[in-house]
Amino acid sequence: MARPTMEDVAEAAGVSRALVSLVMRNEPNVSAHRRQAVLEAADRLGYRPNVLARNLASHRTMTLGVMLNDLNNPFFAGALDGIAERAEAEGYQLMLTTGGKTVAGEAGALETMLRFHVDGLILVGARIPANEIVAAAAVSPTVLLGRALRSSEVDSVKNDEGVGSRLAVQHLVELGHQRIAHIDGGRGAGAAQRRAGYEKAMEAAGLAAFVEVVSGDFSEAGGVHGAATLLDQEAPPTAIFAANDLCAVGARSEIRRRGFSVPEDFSLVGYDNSVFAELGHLSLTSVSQPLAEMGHRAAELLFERLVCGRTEVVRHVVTPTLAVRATTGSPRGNL
Amino acid sequence: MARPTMEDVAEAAGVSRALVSLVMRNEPNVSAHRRQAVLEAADRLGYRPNVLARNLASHRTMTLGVMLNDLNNPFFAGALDGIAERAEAEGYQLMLTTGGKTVAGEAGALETMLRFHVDGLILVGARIPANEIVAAAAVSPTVLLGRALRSSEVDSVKNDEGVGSRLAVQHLVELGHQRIAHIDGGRGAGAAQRRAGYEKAMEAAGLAAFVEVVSGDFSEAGGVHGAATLLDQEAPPTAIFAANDLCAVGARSEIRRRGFSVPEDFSLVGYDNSVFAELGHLSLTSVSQPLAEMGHRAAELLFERLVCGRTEVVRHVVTPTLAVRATTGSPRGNL
DNA sequence: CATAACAATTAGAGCGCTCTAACGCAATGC
DNA sequence: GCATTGCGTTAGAGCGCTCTAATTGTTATG
Repeated sequence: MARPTMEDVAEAAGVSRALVSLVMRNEPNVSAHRRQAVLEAADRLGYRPNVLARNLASHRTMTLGVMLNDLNNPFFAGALDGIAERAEAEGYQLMLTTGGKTVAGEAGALETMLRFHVDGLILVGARIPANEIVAAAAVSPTVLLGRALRSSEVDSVKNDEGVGSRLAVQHLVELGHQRIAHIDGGRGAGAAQRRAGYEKAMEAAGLAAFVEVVSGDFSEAGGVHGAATLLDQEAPPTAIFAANDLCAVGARSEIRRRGFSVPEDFSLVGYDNSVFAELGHLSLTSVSQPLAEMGHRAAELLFERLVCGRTEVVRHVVTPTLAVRATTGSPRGNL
Repeated sequence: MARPTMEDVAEAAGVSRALVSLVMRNEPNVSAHRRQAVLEAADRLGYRPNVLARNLASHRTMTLGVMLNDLNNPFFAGALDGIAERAEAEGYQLMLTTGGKTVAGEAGALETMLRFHVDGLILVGARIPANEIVAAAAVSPTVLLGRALRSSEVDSVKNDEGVGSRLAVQHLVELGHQRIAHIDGGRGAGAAQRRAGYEKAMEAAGLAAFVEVVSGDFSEAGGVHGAATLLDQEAPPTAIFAANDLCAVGARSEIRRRGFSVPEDFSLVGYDNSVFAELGHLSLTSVSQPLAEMGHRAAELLFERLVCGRTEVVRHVVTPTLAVRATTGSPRGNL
């Protein structure tokens, strides 16, 4: 288990350690035959550069720290794909940590990454307090994904929740709906803005009188509960805009449990266009965030600071689209 | 951005660097007042230990490398929870990498972790060739999760696919099914064993004549295709056992598309008991692997080698159970 | 032919930490 | 009184690498 070091390779190749270092870093000014000799020796010995030592000496880790607050949420996996692609192109590694859905867990994960002296930080859907984020950003370039800090100097990438909500509402309005209710996402990231966007869009459509919000959260149970509340009413809505896909799935279950069908009796729109929405027989109409692109942009923002030395704050807002599927249709008139 | 070092803390606290080191490592033989002085100085300066330097000097990283081959598959997220819990209890960090669903990506991820000199490796659902796994295991203690290497000396934790398949078949047999077909998982991890288990269970139930396997894979599309093949037959099966949940979801879509219903016309069983299976309105009967426990065990095996110095190989097999939900019922007699 | 210019190579000083060995100093024993 | 013990502390040598500056060898230039 004693791993060969650069010194060993140098000796085996009959050159100095510095020359081996040059070869390993792919520096240009090395003669072809020496380069080959070094590579051969390294291969023969099974040499593997020690990233720790390299980083200690070079003050860079070539690693980005990515914190995901919930691995089970497809939102994060999608964003990660974009980040990974961009990072790989720049030759950076990723170190992933997860907050385990708790704020304390997130703080711990953040601390871990800072101790590893990662070159930059991408916090996806982070729920920790703003001051902790600012503190981290003061030490290491940081980009927030799916959240923004308006009061502080931290880069961010998020989608325009207002537009997303408007797309959902407009789509339903165009289909002829008026009684469009919203099951909100409680304290989830972006939930408040989705709700505000819904209310604004309803007003813009002249439907202020039909605004109706029931409380839920970003889970299936939240959707079940929200739908139950709505269906218990004397004059239930004809369409439901749920805070996210999981919530919509819950709402659909409840609708079906009561013997109604979608979209004949109720139209249903979700948010996130996650893997759930796409599942063939669910086929949920959903607001789609360009996750991969967002991840891409987040990594890009980091590199702008790391490589180009940008210092001014950038708050990037992307525009969601609507993926129309099988859960929306014209209202039946009345129930 | 110039981070304070241990030297700075030592100076600020009026002690030697070695003493600061002792305090940071929570070593016992330090007087209370000095310890406090050091902690205060560290806090005041915003000192954060440099894990890189620590690891270089101590030859340990206190970090486990975990490779997941697909973040989108809930199977992995579940296993990770178990790993994370155990690792945290031992004071170890996790470094996650993802193979991006490709073998080449897995190899790259593995190499990355080895260069970081992680203390141990857990490969979840790895698809890379056995010799590369053996090579990694020779350098760093390694545990395979969801796969086993019978020919080589590598620890592993996996579920008994044979039992899983048998549970599925027996359940269907008890409901009265005879024509039970299997949509297999192609080259996915464990697919071959699930298939073999299915065949064996069918024979054991005296249904050897009804054994029928159509090719699919661990995806929705595979399920759609497999179900289409089965339903096109003159005498279609009355029950379908799919290689995994996603595959089952695809099969269900196809069944529904053709105007049949589940479980009235066809019973359907999945595998993995993933988040898809639980979704209220899907409610898929599925073979359930104790994911968290498996992750737990995997981490445990690593610590046994790391801490206790175990050297003999352990191949741990856990027993799956069947989560019976709404997609299985008695056959209708005939179609 | 001496000299400048350049490419290829290397010596050596760290990077921030851990860890061994040794040190000072009090309490203890004879 | 002097050796013994043990705790609290520290000096100093690395860990495996990068990077600057110096050195060597080679070719073009006046």
